[in-house]
Amino acid sequence: MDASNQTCAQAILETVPVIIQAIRVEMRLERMHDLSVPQFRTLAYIARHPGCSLSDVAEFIGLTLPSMSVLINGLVGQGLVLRQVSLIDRRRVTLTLTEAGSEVYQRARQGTIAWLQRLLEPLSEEERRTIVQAMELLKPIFSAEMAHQKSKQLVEESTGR
Amino acid sequence: MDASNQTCAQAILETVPVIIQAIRVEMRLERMHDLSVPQFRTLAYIARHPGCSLSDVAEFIGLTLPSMSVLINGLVGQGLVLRQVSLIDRRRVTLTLTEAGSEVYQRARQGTIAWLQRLLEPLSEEERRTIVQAMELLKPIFSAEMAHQKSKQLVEESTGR
DNA sequence: TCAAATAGTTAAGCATACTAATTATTATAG
DNA sequence: CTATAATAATTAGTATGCTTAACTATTTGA
Repeated sequence: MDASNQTCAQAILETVPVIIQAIRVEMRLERMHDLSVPQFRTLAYIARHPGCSLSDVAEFIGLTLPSMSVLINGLVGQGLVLRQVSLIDRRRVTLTLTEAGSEVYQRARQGTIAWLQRLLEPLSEEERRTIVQAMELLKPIFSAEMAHQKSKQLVEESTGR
Repeated sequence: MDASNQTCAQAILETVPVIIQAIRVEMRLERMHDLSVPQFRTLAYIARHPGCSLSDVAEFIGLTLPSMSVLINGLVGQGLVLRQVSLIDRRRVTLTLTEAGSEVYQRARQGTIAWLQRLLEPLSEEERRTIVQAMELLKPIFSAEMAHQKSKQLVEESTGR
């Protein structure tokens, strides 16, 4: 009996797109210091993994290498990210946030979190706990799935699509 | 004391983009009968609100009217949606799914839900319940916020940005 | 040492979503 | 009962984001 499993899938499919759309519009309305959602997520990743390579970020964010290369170009152009050739392996690139990048990221993050906090205010302590628990359950599942999807793509490529 | 409020906001901001990215990639990988996420959501809305107008869908999905008009063009071109001039108000348009549209939507929906169900399989009954509860809490909050964001946009326009 | 693999870039094209301007219809003020 | 304003949708033009394909530079390893 997994009616609950189907219910759960439906709930996610109906809710998550609504949330992400609201986040996107919010970020655009507030201009978010001229960051798009992928740019924001990229800064977040680099902040937590300083010295990471382009492929690392691309895999995490779910973009192709060329897309990520261009995205990073933009951030470097705005002086938010430092792109340096790795000393160990000169094919690689190491990415770090500049001072400005760190500030812009923190401000964007604080702003978005403040907006979310305002939305969540009407909820009870317990309801918020439920949400946190749900997020903690879902995050690893979908992170793992993204990695899985990536390997699937590679297989398709090697077998001539 | 609302430490839990901040934790909740953070959890959402970290998790939701991961989920939506995985959904997007999944839909693209499976080609989903050539539907994008917004196209899918549009079909879903029309399925539930047959005879709705362009503005209705646009507001729900969070797109501008022109964008929605173009999106609908695509769906009409694929023979999935019927666009008819309203008999009551000839400025308006009424949207309904064609037989084909209904089928494609159902197949895409089933496919995505099946994929989600597979991902959620390892969870316990109770964990799933937590997720369903969280989604039910979040959906109305963000739906309402989208409406609010829209009125905000209109105000900005009327006050010359 | 030379071929294969890896990391990243550049280029070209398509899709998506925006703003601004336009058309067609309906509502309303004088 | 016009004439003007408001509404619903479309068209045109632009910007951006992301993709695939082709290419460069470096490293691995047979």
